[in-house]
Amino acid sequence: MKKKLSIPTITRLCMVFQQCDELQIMGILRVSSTQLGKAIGVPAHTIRKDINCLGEVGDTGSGYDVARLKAHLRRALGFDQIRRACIVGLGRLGSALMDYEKFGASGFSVVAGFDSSVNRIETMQTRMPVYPAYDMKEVIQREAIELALLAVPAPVAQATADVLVASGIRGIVNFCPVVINVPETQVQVRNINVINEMRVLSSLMTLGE
Amino acid sequence: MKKKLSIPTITRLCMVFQQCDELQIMGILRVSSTQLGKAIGVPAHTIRKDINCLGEVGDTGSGYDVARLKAHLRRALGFDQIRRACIVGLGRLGSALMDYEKFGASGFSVVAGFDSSVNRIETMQTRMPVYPAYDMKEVIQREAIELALLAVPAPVAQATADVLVASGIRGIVNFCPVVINVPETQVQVRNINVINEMRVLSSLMTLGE
DNA sequence: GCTAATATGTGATTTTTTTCACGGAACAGC
DNA sequence: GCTGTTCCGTGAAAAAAATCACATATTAGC
Repeated sequence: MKKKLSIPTITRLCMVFQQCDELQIMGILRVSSTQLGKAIGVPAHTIRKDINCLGEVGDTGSGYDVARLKAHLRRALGFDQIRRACIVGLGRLGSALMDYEKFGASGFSVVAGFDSSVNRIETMQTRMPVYPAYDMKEVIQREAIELALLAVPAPVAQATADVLVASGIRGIVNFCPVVINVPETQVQVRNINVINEMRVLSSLMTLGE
Repeated sequence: MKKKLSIPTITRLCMVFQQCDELQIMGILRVSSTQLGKAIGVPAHTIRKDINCLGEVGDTGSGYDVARLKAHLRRALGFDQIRRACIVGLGRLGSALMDYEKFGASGFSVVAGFDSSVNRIETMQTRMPVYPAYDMKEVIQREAIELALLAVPAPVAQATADVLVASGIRGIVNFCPVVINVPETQVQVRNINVINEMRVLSSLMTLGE
């Protein structure tokens, strides 16, 4: 029975997809909801409910065929096509992201970096092309980039996001510790806020739960 | 009326705390739930419900006194004391984290870095002391470190987490794209998984919502 | 001092999400 | 081929979270 996917469900299904990848690499052909649940840290029935949103994929009594599950997830989550991405802001974090090797194996192709400092761009040694910020719109459109990793200083986050939106970007992973406003219907945003995660963690530590 | 704080509520309150900081720096003395909501991207009534978990803090008709709100949050969330933290794994990401300046202003004191490569440690130029991995337990206990940012390669994440737990750490921000198992009652974990966020984003982009 | 606009606090309601419980199916060991 | 175990799919129940609606209070303008 197919249903609309909620964000918590999508999040977990993405983790399941990752697991399928790893299981395949290990040569494992079948997997149960219990095993999947253990691997991604949620109960088995949650996994089953999530997977069932895609329709019947498993075999009653004998678990899931890894390849088949992965294929279903790929289609349902839209991982068929490779997404072209860019990194905006090449400070410490942006540079670290540029050197991250896992993007390719995960279905992403990071094809450009941008920074407002021409000096920095000229002295950088990188495998991928880097451009000055004022070329952002042109490069994004020419290279058909759909997705941006935003790692600029917080004060210029909104202005930079505006340029990204104007360039036709469709998704932003926002590493800046501020909320950015974008037209919700056109552009999706995911926020990663390290300091806030640390604060939440700290609170959980004191509240003891 | 004081209530138990749920994790979504804690997350938002941490953002509100951050906002209070910024408002204070800007010299703003009062703020409304509407303004706070806009700044952190949630509706005003959500903010009010969240803040009310701390008891009555605002003034009916005239909003919140920034200083008072901040003081309440500080107490409720346990931000009175500075948390001592360490960074485990000094690859690209770990190094980037080491250079991040905002920890201090946010109530964290990052006092150590660890890496398994003695060679890397010796050649690193850092302001904070870095140690080989085999000294981890001793240093964590000596320095009374409560919190770890875990940025080691995924295959050694669990083993490293085990050492952290054995060292008496109380919270872990896990940057590795795997789920780590820890004794839940003693140690809190927050996961930051960049690839998974990108995948979720990609799914939202295709699902168009 | 009156009015309109703007505030908070909160019980009630609705929606969302998670958890439970169980029917029916496959499998392994003997 | 029988038996005990494991497993999926799913409607129903429960729990959690978000939203609404409104009583009540303050402020600003005039």
